[in-house]
Amino acid sequence: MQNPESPKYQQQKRSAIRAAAAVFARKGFHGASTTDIATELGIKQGSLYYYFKSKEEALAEVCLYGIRDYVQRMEEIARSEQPFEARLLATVTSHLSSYREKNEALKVHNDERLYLPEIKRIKLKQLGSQYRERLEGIFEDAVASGALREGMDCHFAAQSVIGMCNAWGELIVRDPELDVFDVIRKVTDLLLNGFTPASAPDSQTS
Amino acid sequence: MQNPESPKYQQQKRSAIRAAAAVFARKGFHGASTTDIATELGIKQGSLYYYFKSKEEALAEVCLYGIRDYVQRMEEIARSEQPFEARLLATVTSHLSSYREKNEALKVHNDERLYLPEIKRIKLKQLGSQYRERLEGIFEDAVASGALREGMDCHFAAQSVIGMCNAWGELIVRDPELDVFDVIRKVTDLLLNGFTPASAPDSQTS
DNA sequence: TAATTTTTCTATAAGTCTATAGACTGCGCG
DNA sequence: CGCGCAGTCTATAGACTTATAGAAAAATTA
Repeated sequence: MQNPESPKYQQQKRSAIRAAAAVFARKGFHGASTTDIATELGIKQGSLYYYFKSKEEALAEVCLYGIRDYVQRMEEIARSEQPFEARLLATVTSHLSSYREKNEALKVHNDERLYLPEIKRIKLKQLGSQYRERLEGIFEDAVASGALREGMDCHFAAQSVIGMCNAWGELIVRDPELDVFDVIRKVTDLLLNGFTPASAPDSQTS
Repeated sequence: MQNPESPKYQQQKRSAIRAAAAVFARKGFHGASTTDIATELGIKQGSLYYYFKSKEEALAEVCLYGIRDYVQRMEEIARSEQPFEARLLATVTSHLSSYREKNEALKVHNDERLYLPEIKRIKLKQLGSQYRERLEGIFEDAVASGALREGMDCHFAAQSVIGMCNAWGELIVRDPELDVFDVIRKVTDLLLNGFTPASAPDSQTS
């Protein structure tokens, strides 16, 4: 009867992943005990091993859960035929929404994935690289189409977008009051135009 | 004989803080054992308690060590009478140089300070706020002097600078090959002008 | 209801970790 | 020379952790 590994199981497993994500986000991988996770889920410590072979495996699953959709969405953005500004906005929106929307798992991926042994990190590395490469591609397209200046460092640009989004993502996770859409708008504007008033007719420094 | 708490002690204590910083940076606070730190320092586990009352205190000292000078330098930048661009460049330079220059302690401060109990975090909070406020002040000055557009969100701006610098800081710590000054230049340029080719005849920063 | 399977529980082995206590070593100094 | 102290060592108590085994409970099926 475990052919489709019962939907009930799948559902509870999902809850287990979310519980683990919440606890890892709060206490870090090493700071969290399996008792913490089990309690969060409402079961006893030993029972957790019905869902995870080990604590480490739980971390691996949380990380994967945290970036899967997120990479998926980037794939779609990269495929879409939109002008550069729209794609950048979509990227920032997708990235920051992930933090509010569904889970603390993305934070866990960012902060704790390095504690996984190399072998369990391969898949995550692939996904992360895929994300970065697609984003770099967006910048390269923009250079090709003349939307961005020739000779710009697309690798640097992509890393900067990711870094900025993750920085704000952490703040979003930590402060539930923050207006995510306001942040999205401002971050995108900053990345596009910088602090200095690009359009203003009289730009006098000091 | 321990009136000035011997220079020998001070020196070794400093080494202990650096050793702890290195280990915490690599394994995280909870993932690092006192044995790890002692070994890094070249002594035995129990001996570490000659320098730290507890592992937690070690973390507190590492964090403090990590941001003290850094806040100090921001203080100087804020006091200096320079145009906005120069102050921003100085800020980014100071921030990113800290990561390469002397220590992994700044990374530890960023990533692990939340594991300190509230009471041991007060001083750090103060320093962090001081840093952010000075940086905000720089933006406010720039708005007042007309260098930046009226009505800009200075709090957002300061957080963004900090977030961007910390994101690149992590990369700098992780990859010793990175050319820090190149990163400094590009980050500053991005913050000032954004990705889009500013308004006017543009100098080429390759 | 009885049989079977899934899920959770209890108990515990085996190990790790922090922090402390007390002994040892080497150096400076009277 | 030998006292005292700074700094390090060894050994260990006590707490906490992960993971496993087997019993118990709950759900499902016949």
